[in-house]
Amino acid sequence: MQRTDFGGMACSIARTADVIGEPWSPLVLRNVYVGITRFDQIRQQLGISRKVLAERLRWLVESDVLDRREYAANRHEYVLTERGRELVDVLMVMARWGDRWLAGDAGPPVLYRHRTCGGTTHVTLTCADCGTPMDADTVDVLPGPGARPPAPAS
Amino acid sequence: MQRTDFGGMACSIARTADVIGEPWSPLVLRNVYVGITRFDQIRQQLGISRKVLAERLRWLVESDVLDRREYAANRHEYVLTERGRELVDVLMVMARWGDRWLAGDAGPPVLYRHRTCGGTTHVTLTCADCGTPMDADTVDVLPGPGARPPAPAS
DNA sequence: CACGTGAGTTCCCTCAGGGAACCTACTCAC
DNA sequence: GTGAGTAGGTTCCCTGAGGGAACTCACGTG
Repeated sequence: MQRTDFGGMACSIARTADVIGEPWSPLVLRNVYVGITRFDQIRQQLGISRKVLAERLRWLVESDVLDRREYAANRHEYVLTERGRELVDVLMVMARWGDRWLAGDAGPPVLYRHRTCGGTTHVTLTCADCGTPMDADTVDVLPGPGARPPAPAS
Repeated sequence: MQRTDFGGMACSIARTADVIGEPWSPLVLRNVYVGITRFDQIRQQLGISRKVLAERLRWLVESDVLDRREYAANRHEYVLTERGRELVDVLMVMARWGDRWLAGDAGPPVLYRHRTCGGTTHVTLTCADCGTPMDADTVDVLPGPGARPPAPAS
């Protein structure tokens, strides 16, 4: 393969980027999440080429992020797996950043209503332990148990 | 340009992907965040080619995510801007997902200590309004004010 | 049965990524 | 002051991934 393989790096960011780091992948996931689940629907909404879309979908299914279901004879749709639903977290944080820094005067193209409280709001990152905000400024990075590459040069 | 331009889409995820969607960009940011800030340091740690690294850094500086500083005569380092520090949120959520689904038996390669509480923990997404968890299952997506493309087909 | 539609596959072409070599400024040891 | 070393790139070529259009195939339908 030409593209450097990130999957083998001892870095969870690299491994995640290996799954959704391709330029189109987050957008494909976004579409599936909002209910645009069929091949030609996705293709038209994104303006992606058929070839690349087929490759991306194959890869996302292989990565167990999407599931390919036959909803009628030879008609397929893609749905998020559990892994996929959790990847939406990444999308929501990306959306938040884009809203904040790139939306311009027009305002955010999409709003998020939190069903729990009913508010039109956005996500923030908090600590799973103490519940207070957790971001670049309040985190220290330390080596973990999997710090050595799990797959040695075969 | 060959690669489709995401920056003009009326979608904050696409716009964010336009900035950090290139495969290497999240890893470059990660490195800068953890203190690997100089050209050859980054290059060696990632195994990225000089050409591509130079392109990525130029783009990230242009996007106001990194700042290029001369720390000595003709010696440069890259530091995160405010935008860049907020992008670390995206990285932390990516890392969390990778830790959860791709780390395998070796465990997470990196641990995150929350300075506020001292715990080795991870991020969760909560609603900025009500503070309760906010994820794919508790959010509705609605069209926002910037729903029409801000840049019409020139 | 001709036609449309969903879901791709195949083909060609161009451009972006990888790799190595090259270049320029500056520093330091000698 | 000069040769080696280091930082921070640029240039070159080559391959392969993305874009686009054309083709396929199976099904459904008037």
